[in-house]
Amino acid sequence: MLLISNIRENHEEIVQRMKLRNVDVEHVVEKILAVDKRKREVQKRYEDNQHAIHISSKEIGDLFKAGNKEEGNALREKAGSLKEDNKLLHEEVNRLDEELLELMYQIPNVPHESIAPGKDDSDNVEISKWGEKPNLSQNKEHWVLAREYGIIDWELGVKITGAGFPVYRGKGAKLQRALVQFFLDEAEDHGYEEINPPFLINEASGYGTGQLPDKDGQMYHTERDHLYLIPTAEVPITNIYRDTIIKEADFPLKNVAFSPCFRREAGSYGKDVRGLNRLHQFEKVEIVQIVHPNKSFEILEEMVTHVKGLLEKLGLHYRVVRLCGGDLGFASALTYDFEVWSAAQERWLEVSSVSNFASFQANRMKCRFKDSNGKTQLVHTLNGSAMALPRIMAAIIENYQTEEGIVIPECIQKYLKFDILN
RNA sequence: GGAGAAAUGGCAGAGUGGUCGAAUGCACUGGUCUUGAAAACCAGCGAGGGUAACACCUCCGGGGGUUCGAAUCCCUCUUUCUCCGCCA
Repeated sequence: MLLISNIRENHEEIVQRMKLRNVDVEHVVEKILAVDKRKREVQKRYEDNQHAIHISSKEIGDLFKAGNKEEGNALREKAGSLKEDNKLLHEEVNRLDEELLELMYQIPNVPHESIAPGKDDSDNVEISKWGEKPNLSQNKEHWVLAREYGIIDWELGVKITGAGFPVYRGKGAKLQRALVQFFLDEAEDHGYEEINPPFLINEASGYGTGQLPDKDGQMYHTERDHLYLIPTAEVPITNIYRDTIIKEADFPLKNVAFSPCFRREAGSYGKDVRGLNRLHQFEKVEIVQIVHPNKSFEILEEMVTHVKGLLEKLGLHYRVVRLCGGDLGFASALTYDFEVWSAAQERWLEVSSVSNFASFQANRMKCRFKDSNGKTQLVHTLNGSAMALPRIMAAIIENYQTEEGIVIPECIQKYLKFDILN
C-alpha cells in the first residue's frame, strides 16, 4: 500500500508512472483525495468535540468534589448531548476510513524509474545471459526421462490428491533434497539466517505481504480455521517483522526459508502445466531482506548476484530479464526474473524472481525503524527465490541427460551418494 | 476437548471510576565527574494522527457496551499460563 501522504503530494506523478503498468489509476486517485479530505474535516470536528467533552468531564469532577451537585448535574446533561453528536461523527470517521482503505488497496506499487512500459512477458527486457545451450546426444523432455528412471510419478499424485501434485521417489526425491541443501548452504554463506516457518498463515499475514485482498483466489483456504496455505515462504517470513520497530543497527535483516508452496493456479492450461512446469504444490528456498530505504535497490542487485551464482554453480544456461510494467507484480517496484534454458522444451523456464517492494509491504505491515534523527520511517522489503525446485529439477534432468543417465552437477554431488542418476 | 487464572510502555511491575499516557526498577540516550572506563549524580526516554511550531485527538491484548468521565465496570473474541482428558 502506498503512503497516503505520498498520494497527497505526488498524485500527478503517481498517475503518470502507473501508465507503465498499463493501468489508469487517475479515477481512483481522485476518489482517494476526495475521501481523504472529507475524512480529515470530519475527524477535526470529532476531535474538537472530544476536547470539549474532556474539559467538561474534568469540571464535573471538580464540581462534585466541591459538593456542588446542582451545577454538576446541569453540566452533566450538557456533556451528554455533546456526546450524542460525537457518536455520529465517530461513525462517519470510521466509515470514511474504511472507504479510504478499500480504495488504497486498489493502487499497486509505483514502478521503479528503470521499468520499461509493456503489456506482458514478451516486453520484458533481457539484462544478461550466461552459458550456452547444451550439446546433447539425445534430447528427451524431463517428463519422459522422469518416467524412464522412475523418479517422478504424476499418476500417483493424481490418485492421492489430484493433478499438479507429483510424487518424487528414490533418486528423484534425493536429488531434490540435495538441491535444497545446496541452496540453504549457499544462503547461509551469504549471511542469511535460516527460518522454518509455519506453512499456514492467518488473514493479517496475507494482507501484510499483499496476497490479500488481491490474490485471494490463488491461495488454498482452510474453511474451518480461516487459514491459508502459504503460496511462498515470503509470507510467513516477511510477516515476522509485521508491527515491529527495527533498530537501524540491525540492518540488513536477512532470512532464508525452505518450504513447500501451495498455489491454486486457476485457469492455467496447455504446455505451461506439462510435467514440472506448473504445480499446485512445489518446494522453494526463499530469501528475504529487510533493509534501510536508501539501500534497497543496491541490495536488490546483491540478491541478483547471489541467484546468478547458484545457477552458474549448477552450470545451467540462463538469462535475467527485468519485468516490464505490465508483467510487474502488484506489490513490486522492480523485479528481475531468472529463466533457465530447457533443452528439450526449447524454451526459457522461470526459476526465480527477485523483487524490491520498497515501502509497499512495509506500509501494510507497519514495519518501521528509527532513523538517526529518532524519527520512525518505513523499512524496505525484498525477496527472491533461491531457488524454486521443480523447474530447476526439469532443467537439470533435461540439460544433463546422457545415454547412460542424468549426470549430477558437481556442486551437489557432495550431498548425494551417486553422481549419475539412472 | 473440559475447568480455572491472566494479558499494562523495550523488559519487569504498580495502578480497581475522576486531572493516568500511566508510579517504581532495569535497559536505553545525553550531560557532569574521570587520563579513560565503571560507579555515582543530573536530565531525557512508547506509538499513531495533527500543527509552521504549539495546542489538540487516539492507543493499557482486539472489538463492542455502560458513564459527564474507563487501564479500572459489563459483553465478546484472541492469546498465554495451570490442572484434567487425548495425542505424534
